[in-house]
Amino acid sequence: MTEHKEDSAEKKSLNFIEAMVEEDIRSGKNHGRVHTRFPPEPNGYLHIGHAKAICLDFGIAERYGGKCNLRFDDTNPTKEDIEFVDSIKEDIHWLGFDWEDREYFASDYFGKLYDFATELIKKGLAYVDDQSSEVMAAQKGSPTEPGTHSPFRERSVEENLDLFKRMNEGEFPEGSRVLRAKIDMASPNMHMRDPVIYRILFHPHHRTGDRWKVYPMYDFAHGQSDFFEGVTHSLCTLEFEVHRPLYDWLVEHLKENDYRPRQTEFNRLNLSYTVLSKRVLLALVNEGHVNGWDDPRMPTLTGLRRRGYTSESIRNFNDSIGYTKVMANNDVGLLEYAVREDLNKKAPRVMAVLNPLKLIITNYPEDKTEEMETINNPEDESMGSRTIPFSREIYIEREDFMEDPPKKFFRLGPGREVRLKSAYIIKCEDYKKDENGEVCEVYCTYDEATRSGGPEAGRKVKGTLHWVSAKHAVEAEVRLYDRLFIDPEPAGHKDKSPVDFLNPDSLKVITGYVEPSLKDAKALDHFQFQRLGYFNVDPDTTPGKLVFNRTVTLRDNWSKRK
RNA sequence: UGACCCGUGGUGUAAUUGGCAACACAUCUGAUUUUGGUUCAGAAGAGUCCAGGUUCGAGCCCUGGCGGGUCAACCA
Repeated sequence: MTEHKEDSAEKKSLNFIEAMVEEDIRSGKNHGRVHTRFPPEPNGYLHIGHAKAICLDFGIAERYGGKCNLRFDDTNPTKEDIEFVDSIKEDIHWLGFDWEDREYFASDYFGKLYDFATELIKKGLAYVDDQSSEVMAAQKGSPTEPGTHSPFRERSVEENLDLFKRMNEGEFPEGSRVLRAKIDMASPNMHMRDPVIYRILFHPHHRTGDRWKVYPMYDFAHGQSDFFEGVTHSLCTLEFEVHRPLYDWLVEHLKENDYRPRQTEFNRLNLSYTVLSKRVLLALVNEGHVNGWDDPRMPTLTGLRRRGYTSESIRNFNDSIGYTKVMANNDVGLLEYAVREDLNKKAPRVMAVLNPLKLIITNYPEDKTEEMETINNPEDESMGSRTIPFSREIYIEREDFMEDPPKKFFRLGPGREVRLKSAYIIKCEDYKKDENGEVCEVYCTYDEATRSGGPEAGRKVKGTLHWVSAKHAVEAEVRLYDRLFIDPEPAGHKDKSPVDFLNPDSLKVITGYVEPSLKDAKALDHFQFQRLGYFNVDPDTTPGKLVFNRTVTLRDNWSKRK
């Protein structure tokens, strides 16, 4: 069985990146080395889209006996902060990946990058431009029209060298001058039209302080950093495809032998009912639509973790959606499937009633309490069993009783029988309504012989209900989360903002009753509230107050039918 | 009216040298079940964007269309 599974796993076809890597190994490119990197900018929290890249970068290295570096792409001090460095590292570790001692920063290479820029100037391949960004933009032309040369394009090497040095000495104000690569103002690729490679910035850098006054642009840092680190496969998302000629142009002028990194692009993650743009995520936090970056409704890794998603489920999800060059729209249902599949194996089953209705077993002794044995997880016997207290007064779910039930309703109603999970079969004899006409108490009788494990335990009844003993139950705050957006593509509307599609019911806070064994549950512990869904313990939990988050509901074929 | 990239069930992927279009999710049946969960068995759903061409044979190769995406930040 296991052997068969491994067989089919090995036969799993390769994605285009794996195929390329295998071909590179076969042909001996870069001496058969495989070295990748994950290059986040420390300007925000990682989200599930980053997880897709992390799984690829670290996964490829793992699979082919290579290494994967963590490199912070910190070339823009105005946007970056050390705060994010720590959260990014925590999230990668949580996902289960490790960069060992290979933690780098693009800012480590500022010196080398500066020297390389100087080399380009000496070769006549870079020049200082004194024009404003507006003027340069106008000269750049358009995708269909070639650009025109800057009047500063033919400055002498000496003047360029002098100017660039003085730019870095803080002699010129921000925005007054840039260094540009001299490539081709008529190139059909806009990125090759003398791209800016250095700009002046006086904002202190979170690592290098005020040592530098000029900072390299992304294009002038990324490929070179790959080169300095010996990266062989530089994997990034599709929108960088048009940058590749520039990446290659720079590497060509940097290479010393036949080693060279190669950029390959894959499709970015798009998830239905979700927004992954950093700008929008920031707005959600700043405008108070969510309670911070770790709000369980956020697609950030810290939010998903708090929501109860396991790292395994996120990795499995990434495995299942694959890596291609197609603009894909992934169904968030697949992510929900992944977490259910994982938690089904791992989460202990417990009793919790979220919308309580009191049920009194009229023929059960008033002062009696029985300890009912119940299994912790039917999917995994090694998780053992525990006992839960049973008594005359219990809570059941309000939805599990109907005064006038339809035929297909398997639960409780007048005269109907139902099993209380791990306890007895009971029969509804009567019920009481309050002044508003709402059912407030249900009266049942129980059949002692039907106790779980008892002589008539095998008797079949249609429904099985979960329950908690009223006097033993523990109160808990339960946060019922739902999708943050009601639209499948909240960012896909030209004239509307994603905020217009926020789900007003994405969070409902209620008080429920849970079985007493949950009193000592620890933050982030996962449980299945039987028949309701998967829940985990929120870190807001204090010794006196339990707080649970709903990770995801169980699959539900009953409510779909309605 | 540019360059580059991409078009396979509802969605996401697969089809290795050109050889019966496969898998997962979703959907729908049925069985099992002390969770309307899980598990198991099964069904329906594409003929591969279109039109040509090469070939005994094309999702795959060629040509031409059509559709979608990316690119004109001193962001990454």
